[in-house]
Amino acid sequence: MAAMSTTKAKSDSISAATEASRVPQQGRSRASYERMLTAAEKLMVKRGNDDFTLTEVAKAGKVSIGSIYLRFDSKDDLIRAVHGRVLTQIGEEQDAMMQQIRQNASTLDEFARQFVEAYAELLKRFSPVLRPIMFRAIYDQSMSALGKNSAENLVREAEAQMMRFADEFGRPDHERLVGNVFRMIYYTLARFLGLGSSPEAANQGNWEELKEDLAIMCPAFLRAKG
Amino acid sequence: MAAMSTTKAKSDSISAATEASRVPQQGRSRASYERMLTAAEKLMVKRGNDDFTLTEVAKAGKVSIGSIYLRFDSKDDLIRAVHGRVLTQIGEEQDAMMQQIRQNASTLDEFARQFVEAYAELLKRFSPVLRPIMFRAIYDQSMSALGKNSAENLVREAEAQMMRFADEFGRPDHERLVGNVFRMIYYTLARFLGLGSSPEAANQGNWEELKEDLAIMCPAFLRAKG
Amino acid sequence: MAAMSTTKAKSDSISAATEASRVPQQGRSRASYERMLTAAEKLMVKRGNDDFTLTEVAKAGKVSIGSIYLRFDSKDDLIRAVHGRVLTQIGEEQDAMMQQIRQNASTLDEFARQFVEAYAELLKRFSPVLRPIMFRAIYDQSMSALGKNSAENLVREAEAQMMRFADEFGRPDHERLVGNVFRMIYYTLARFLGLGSSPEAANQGNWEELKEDLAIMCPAFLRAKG
Amino acid sequence: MAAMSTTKAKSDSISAATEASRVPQQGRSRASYERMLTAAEKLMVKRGNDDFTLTEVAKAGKVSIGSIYLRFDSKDDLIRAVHGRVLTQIGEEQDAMMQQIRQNASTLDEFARQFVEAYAELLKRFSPVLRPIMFRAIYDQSMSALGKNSAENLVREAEAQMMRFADEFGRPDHERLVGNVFRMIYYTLARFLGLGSSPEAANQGNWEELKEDLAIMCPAFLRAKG
DNA sequence: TATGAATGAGTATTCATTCAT
DNA sequence: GATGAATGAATACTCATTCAT
Repeated sequence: MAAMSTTKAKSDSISAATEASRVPQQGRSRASYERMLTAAEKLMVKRGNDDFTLTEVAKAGKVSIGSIYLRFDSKDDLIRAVHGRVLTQIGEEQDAMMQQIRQNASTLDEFARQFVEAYAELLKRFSPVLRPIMFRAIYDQSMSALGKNSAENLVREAEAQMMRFADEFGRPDHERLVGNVFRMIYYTLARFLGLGSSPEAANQGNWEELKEDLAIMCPAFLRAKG
Repeated sequence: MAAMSTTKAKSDSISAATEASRVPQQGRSRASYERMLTAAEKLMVKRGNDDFTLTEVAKAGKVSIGSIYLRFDSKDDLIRAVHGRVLTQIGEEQDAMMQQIRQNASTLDEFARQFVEAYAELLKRFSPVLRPIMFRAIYDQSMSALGKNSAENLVREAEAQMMRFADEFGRPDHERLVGNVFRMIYYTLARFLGLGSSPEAANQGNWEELKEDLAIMCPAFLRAKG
Repeated sequence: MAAMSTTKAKSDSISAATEASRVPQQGRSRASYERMLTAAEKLMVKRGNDDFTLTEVAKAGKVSIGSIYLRFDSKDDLIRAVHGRVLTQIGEEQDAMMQQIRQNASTLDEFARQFVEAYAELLKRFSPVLRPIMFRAIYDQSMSALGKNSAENLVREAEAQMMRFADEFGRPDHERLVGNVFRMIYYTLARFLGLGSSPEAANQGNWEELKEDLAIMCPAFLRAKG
Repeated sequence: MAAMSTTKAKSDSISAATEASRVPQQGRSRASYERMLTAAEKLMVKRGNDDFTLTEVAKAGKVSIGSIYLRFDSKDDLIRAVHGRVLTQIGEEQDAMMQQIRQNASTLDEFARQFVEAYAELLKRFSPVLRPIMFRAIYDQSMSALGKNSAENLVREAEAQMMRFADEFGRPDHERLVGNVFRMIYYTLARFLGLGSSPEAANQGNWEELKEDLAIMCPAFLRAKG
């Protein structure tokens, strides 16, 4: 009935995780290293949480348990490494996504629509992997605490984009406005997708309508006089 | 490293939980029953999840392990009973809250401000207990699946309140609008408070400002022409 | 996975059991005493062994656990009392049976046929109750160790009956012959009925044929010259 | 006070048991595997049933509890493996025994005498181990249900031997005759040795005389005209 | 006498981590 | 480096027995 790990969850972060794991550069070693991560990730997705055994990882990844401990100090470290890898991947996609949007959106409404749509689908696509990660709440944490984390980049970039239309905003303290509207969008989408909750809890209501409404809410809020 | 229970989480509900526990009516028995629940609840709050042992509950509640099993069929049942007790309490407060608001708010903006403020504070107040509950995702589930659950009442009541101002809405399909705006508010608040995430993840940004902005977002969204 | 009791099986006997239980003579008390025994007996038969809880006995017999401990020093004592009651009943039927046979059988072959048939059916009739008793092996023990036990009477009586035809015996040491032939009959029947074994193990082969063959074996053996 | 296992005794068989255990082939591993089985067997013999704890096995076998679970899926599996090992050993001895007898016995009387003597002593020798096995009733079950089981071989072989003298039989349906006489012999011996009963119950009467009488009974019964 | 709530020692099983090879 | 067998602490759950009322 452990919620996190049996070992008390140390205040972990991506960087710590990265340091903890000894990433081999060599070909063969590298390959088995990847197999561990992939096996662990698959198990996480399948289970929806961290509830897998290292024996399972070893078997699925065709690695020995000893090998795992050669790369990672603990099961926690392995999990963190998986998180890191996933988040990096998401970060890259987010970057590409924002670049797309930057070029295509010339009005606040257009930006909102495109951003919500693209981000929503990105989150949805990653939701199976994100769920177990959120379950462990690393994402949020890294999202703000880690400057190097690309999730942070998204926030900055999205906010920067919105700032282009700052003259349309209905109230002062623009930083706050974009910060909060981003939260509203992200939190609503994340929650809807059941990230951090059990799968069953997710998807109540209509996904397409929700996206549409968030896209409408965004400029409406930013322009609101208060 | 179990995320939920070792036993597959049966489709549980508050009512089931209540039935599963054998609540004694007598004084002495009743007292020890309460001590169990309270001890378990405290442990849940302290840990932020279900990760406590029955031995801990027994010790903290000054009850024997056997006594726990006299009232509950399993650890899961105990947890569900705790959830039930908390949710009942929350439900009552929510009802009282909505009654207050119904009487005081005469405009959409007033309603939004009062509702967001009151609901936000209510969630915040209960957030330490709600976190472990959300972790188990019962809340969300019951929120929609159980008609008798008062969480459901809140949604209905809040939506009904907003409907009073439906003529101000900027778009048709009012049901959808109020449903989604409620989601935006609830999800944003819940996420902000770290419900369903680890405690550390919570409280990023400015709480007071977030509440204010949600109160502004609500009518702005509802009135938006799209 | 306890085979006997959790408490090491003391060398128990019917008499000990009888002493251990405090049989009330009064009406009301007596009634609840009987209910205990009956409930326990039913559970034993249903389970095929001693694997029932006192709570079950209490519930089934509409007695309180405390009441049970008022009559018996332990669960073991209760079990022994049940055994005693059953064995007494069997003993009475055995006596009646032997009396019947004594009057009807005038030849060794007739005696053998009648005795085997009657005894076999008696054992079969009681086999559901005897199984859990045999499982605990009190029967055998009492059968030889306790003079007052009526099971012992059966042996004596059966042997006495056979002795009437001692002049037909093929070998000397008649005591031994009748003792052993009785064993062969009883052991074979008991085993066949699965007494002391699991129910599944029983009834392999043909019951009617077995009885017939035992009836033939008996005089054949006694008359055999060796 | 469980008579068998707490878990309902699944319809187990020797082969299933063998499959369930993961027998290591390597030296060191093999050694600890043997220690487990031997420790468990000793405890079974000492207790007369399955009522031992895995902690006891671990301590006695100088193995860790985890190691046991590395080889066996459950305590039940361990028990079955012990049974399997014993029954295999018995089977081999039985085969050798029958081979001996086949060569030496040229008359029905000779066969009976030799068979009873040899089989009785074999059962006696194994009685301490057989008792707990019988207690679980696997023996009997496998004896008929499992063709591959060597216990079955014994029955077939013994019956085949007796069939050699079928022309001396006093009645038709020779299959039935040899089947039943085998039962009489086996059941009587088994019961005498207290197999399936408690140790205390055993050995009432004179072992040597019983063997002798069974040896006489056998041909007498087979030749009996009925 | 009678009750039945309370007790807590006892047991099978899991799994992260270690370490001999 | 690599392996995977071995370890044992930890944990949910049972049930005979006690004892306050």
